[in-house]
Amino acid sequence: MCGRFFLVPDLHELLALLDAMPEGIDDLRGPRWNIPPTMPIVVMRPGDAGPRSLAPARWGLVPTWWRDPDKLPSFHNARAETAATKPSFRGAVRYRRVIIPATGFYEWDRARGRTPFSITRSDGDVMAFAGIGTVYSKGPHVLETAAILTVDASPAMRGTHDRMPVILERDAWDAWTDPRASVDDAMAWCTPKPEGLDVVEVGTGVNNARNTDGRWFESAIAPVAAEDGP
DNA sequence: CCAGACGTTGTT
DNA sequence: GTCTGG
DNA sequence: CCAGACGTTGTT
DNA sequence: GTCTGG
Repeated sequence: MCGRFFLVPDLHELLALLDAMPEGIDDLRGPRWNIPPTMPIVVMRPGDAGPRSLAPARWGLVPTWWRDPDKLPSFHNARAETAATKPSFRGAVRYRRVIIPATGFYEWDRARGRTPFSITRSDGDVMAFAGIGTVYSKGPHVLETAAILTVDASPAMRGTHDRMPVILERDAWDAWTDPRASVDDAMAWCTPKPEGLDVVEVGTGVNNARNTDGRWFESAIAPVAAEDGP
């Protein structure tokens, strides 16, 4: 679940939407219609710039003990039910809970030949995935990394998939990323968003991560608009 | 003790 | 089938 | 997540 | 690094 997402706003817009400050980013072009694992993303968490610092990261958590910096793993999801006890994730759960902003994410119906769907918030607000992160440091290179937590899908989403990312409401953002919160409390906040999501079929152009222009939304937003001749 | 794994998704 | 690249 | 490669020799 | 399996 949640192996591809999109983020429309540029840095300036995103900082305003999140009420955040930049840390180590001076440019983020939007829109980014097709973000796959291992690619650069941004995470929000307490930092040098304030309680909601927005920093660059790699999507695909790298455990701090990982040996080979030339072959990094891609742990792009972590199960919320078990992350707190897994050797690869528990340090991140305890010390580095982050928020990954998105406009929405994609899912595929494999029973229909990998038909893609987009999932967005019905209220149009920015989507805040609950994530966990590490700072992977090997030699001269320092890399912030992150994974998105998943839970069983809400009944409303079960027709789309059996798992879904944890989506935090705005009033939970700061509590989630506060390292003083207990792990028990934090994991109790990992519940499926029960409603308020729009699922829309989009074009198969999204399937190939090299396609980044978002044209697959044309058919979704304005379907069958081609018959308007004079 | 040392060696080896350490993760998710989906599909069969 | 499995790994890499996007 | 999906798409696409998956190999060697030698030469440029 | 830390846990599990042998």
